[in-house]
Amino acid sequence: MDAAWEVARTHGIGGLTLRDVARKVGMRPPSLYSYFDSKDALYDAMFAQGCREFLEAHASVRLTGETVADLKTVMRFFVGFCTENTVRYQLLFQRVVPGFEPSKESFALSEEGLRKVVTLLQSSGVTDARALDLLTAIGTGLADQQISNDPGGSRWIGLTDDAIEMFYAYVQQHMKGEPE
Amino acid sequence: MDAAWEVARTHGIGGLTLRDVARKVGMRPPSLYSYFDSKDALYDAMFAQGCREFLEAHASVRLTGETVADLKTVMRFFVGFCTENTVRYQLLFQRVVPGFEPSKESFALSEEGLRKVVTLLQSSGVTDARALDLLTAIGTGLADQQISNDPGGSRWIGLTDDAIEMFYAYVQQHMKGEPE
DNA sequence: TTGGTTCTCCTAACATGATTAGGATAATCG
DNA sequence: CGATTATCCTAATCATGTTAGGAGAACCAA
Repeated sequence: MDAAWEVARTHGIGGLTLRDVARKVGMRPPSLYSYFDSKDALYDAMFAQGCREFLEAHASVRLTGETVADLKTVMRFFVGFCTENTVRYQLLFQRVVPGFEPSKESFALSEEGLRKVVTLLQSSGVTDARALDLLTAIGTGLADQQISNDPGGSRWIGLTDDAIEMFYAYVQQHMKGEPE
Repeated sequence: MDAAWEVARTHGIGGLTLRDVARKVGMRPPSLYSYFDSKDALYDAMFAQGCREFLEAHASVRLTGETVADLKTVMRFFVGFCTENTVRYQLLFQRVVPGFEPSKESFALSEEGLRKVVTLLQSSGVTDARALDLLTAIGTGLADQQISNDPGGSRWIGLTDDAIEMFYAYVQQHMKGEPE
């Protein structure tokens, strides 16, 4: 798996090749089939691993009870997680690999991650469904723009706090979430 | 090109195959090389065509001079353009095709499109650079979530106006753009 | 020790898809 | 009409995913 991630980091997640992975671990391509049923199974394992990393990272997010601060924390966590590993972001959050669909086990993991974030946001004080959708859009938008147009930089990451304040001010007035 | 778009619509932009395109136009795969130097050249032609469609659609956007209404118009245009054709969106705005990089001519077209949108936004009254970045993040976020999580629906499209009002209220107070 | 089982990896071969080489047929044009 | 050009084809090559089947080492029970 480490070799696979490394190859993906070099050639892009879509440019991952069993030949390259095999070479990196000192084997021939067919030998990899002892470990993964197919290339998609390898993608699936990587997907699941990424989800677990997400769940793990999520577990260390600490909320204070102060809505705006907590929302900033959650958002920084999310955008940070996305941008710290482009390849993983593409695999987890974009449909970059042509035929790949995560298995139901992996999909369950990803759903769990999503649920956890939503729970965090709700704990932070955002309960309205439309407000949550708006917030997820802002989060993916920031991450997406950061990765696409300023990889390695902080042009959009640096807007996270502004985005939260903008969001909170509006939601408090116009959407009936229950901000504390 | 029509055949290529049709195949892409069916199998996804990454699942596009010269075999399928050839079959659709009643030819053998090698014959396509009379028209495109390579598969990437075909992608590039599609990319350029998508950019031209964007420029064309952009040209019919009419502003009124009222900031919020104009911002809504521009944003609806953008999100609508993105979501009305998923395949085109992936090709133009996401890095879905493994090795594909647009040629400099096509890239110039896409840059022109971007410039036009920025100009529209500036005409609408948003001039601060950070505000513009925030707005592009919101736009891509809405489009991305809509396509990824509710394709064909309107769960995020329906948040466009809210997003603009949220954005405008904040920018007016906290970012030194010159809203009229 | 020995014979079988399992684990791990290999070579050979195949299918698909992009691409190149080179030729045949038909249209066009002086 | 003869030459040129346009258009499309077949045959073959290369890269990659994948399957079939086997060799050798490790391990384990009698």
